[in-house]
This record gives sequence, structure tokens and C-alpha cells, in this order.
Amino acid sequence: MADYIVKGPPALRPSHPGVLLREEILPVLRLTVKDAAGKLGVSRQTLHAILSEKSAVTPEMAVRLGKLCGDGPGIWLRMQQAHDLWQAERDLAETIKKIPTIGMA
Amino acid sequence: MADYIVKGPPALRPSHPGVLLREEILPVLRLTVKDAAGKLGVSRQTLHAILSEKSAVTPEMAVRLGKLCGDGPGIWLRMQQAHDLWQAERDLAETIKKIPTIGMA
DNA sequence: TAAACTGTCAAGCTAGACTTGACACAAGGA
DNA sequence: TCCTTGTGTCAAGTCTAGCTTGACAGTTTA
Repeated sequence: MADYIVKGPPALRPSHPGVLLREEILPVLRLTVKDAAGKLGVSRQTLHAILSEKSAVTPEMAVRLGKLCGDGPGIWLRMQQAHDLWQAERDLAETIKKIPTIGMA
Repeated sequence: MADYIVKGPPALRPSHPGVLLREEILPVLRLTVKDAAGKLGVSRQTLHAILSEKSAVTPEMAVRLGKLCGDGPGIWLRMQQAHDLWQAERDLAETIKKIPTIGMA
């Protein structure tokens, strides 16, 4: 089986969706942080927290970004999920060893 | 384009991962709620909240379930995400109309 | 009958997303 | 030079939600 596809967390931390938004999307759309926040209907500080990778893209925020960018919420959710999963697997590395795997009969 | 695949939320609410766990997985694994909670390393009430669809499968819980069931965290995360997204799109239905779509140049 | 599992409630903790308000700093135009 | 605008950042406060322990009643089963 192709281990590199299905097993375990990626070796490198998947990038936070804030990076994509900050470095690719906003510059191309020619939007300032203030303007983007306004259009998204959130405070400037809230958007800034995402851009600086301090807070996560919630499902609701993904819907907002998806509408603004016109590409739907999918990519934002997937990026955040990959990031969260990587973190969770890292945090639970010890705990998980104690959980047995019960194979299906 | 195949609208039914890529656009908008599904018409029917995607089922909560607790349903799969309650109706398919636990019975097949012959695990009681108490035993499963013990093996997962969480309280019986916490697992019960998921089984009764009262709380979400967090990334950390997905990792735990993935280990116990031997199928990895993916399916649990995807089910929860689909469920969350459906809810978010529903909750923001009005809000989203006010967010403009800025096309890429 | 007694033990075990279950559903459920309550109290309390904690993390995190979000808000408004405020302040200092840098860049640009009148 | 002064003024405006955007920015980064801090603080306080609200709210949601996941998780814990403890407790109690109902049901099943040995």
C-alpha cells in the first residue's frame, strides 16, 4: 500500500490557510485587510488573527471566504482540517499508543 | 458542470458521525459505550454526547476513533466537516448574500 | 437480589473565536 | 508639514462548546 498517501501525518506541517489568504489571494484581489474584513462581515482584528495564523478558519469563516473568493468553502476547510489533524496527531502521539485497534470481525 | 457534485450544500443534512459509530461500528466491534470510552481514553459521557449527536467529533477525537477502529481519522473528520459545513451554510444563508464575489483578474 | 450498563442532569473548567475600543506607527496626499 | 488611512497589537469582555467528575434513576442480566 502507498504509505505516503494514506498513512500517518505528513512530515511537514500543512500550511495554515491564513498563508494562502495573505500571500496569494488578497494581493491578487487588490484588497486591504480592512476592506476584506468589511466585505466578509467580520472585524478587522478577526481577519488579522487568521492572516497571522493565530486563529483557525471556522466552518462559518470558510463559507464567507468561499463566497468572497468565488471558489467555495472547500479549499479553506480542507486546509484548516489538514492543519488541525497534523496538530492533533502530534499532541496525541503518546496517548494514541495506549488506544488498541479493534479489527472488524 | 455537474451541479449536484460541486455546488452548494447537499439538500439533506449529512449525517452526524455519531450515527455511524452508534449504529455500525460499536455493534460490530461488540463494544459497550463504557468499554469504548475506556479504550478511547475519554469519559463515558463524552462518548455518549457524540453518539447522541449532541457534540462534534473534534480532530483529537477523530484521531482516537481512527486508532480504535483501525481506519484512520479521515472518515470521522470528513463526516463531521460535511455536517458542520451544511450547518454553517444554513446559518449564514442571509449573511452570505451580502458578501460580494471578487473574481480573480 | 445484586451488579453492570445506560441515559441524563448539573457544576465547573478551559480553550478559542469574536467583538469593541484604544493606541502607536508608517506611508501617502493636500 | 499636517492629516488621513491602513496596519499591528493589546485588553477586556462575551459566548460557545468540549470535556471532566459526580450523582441518580431506570433497565437488563447473572
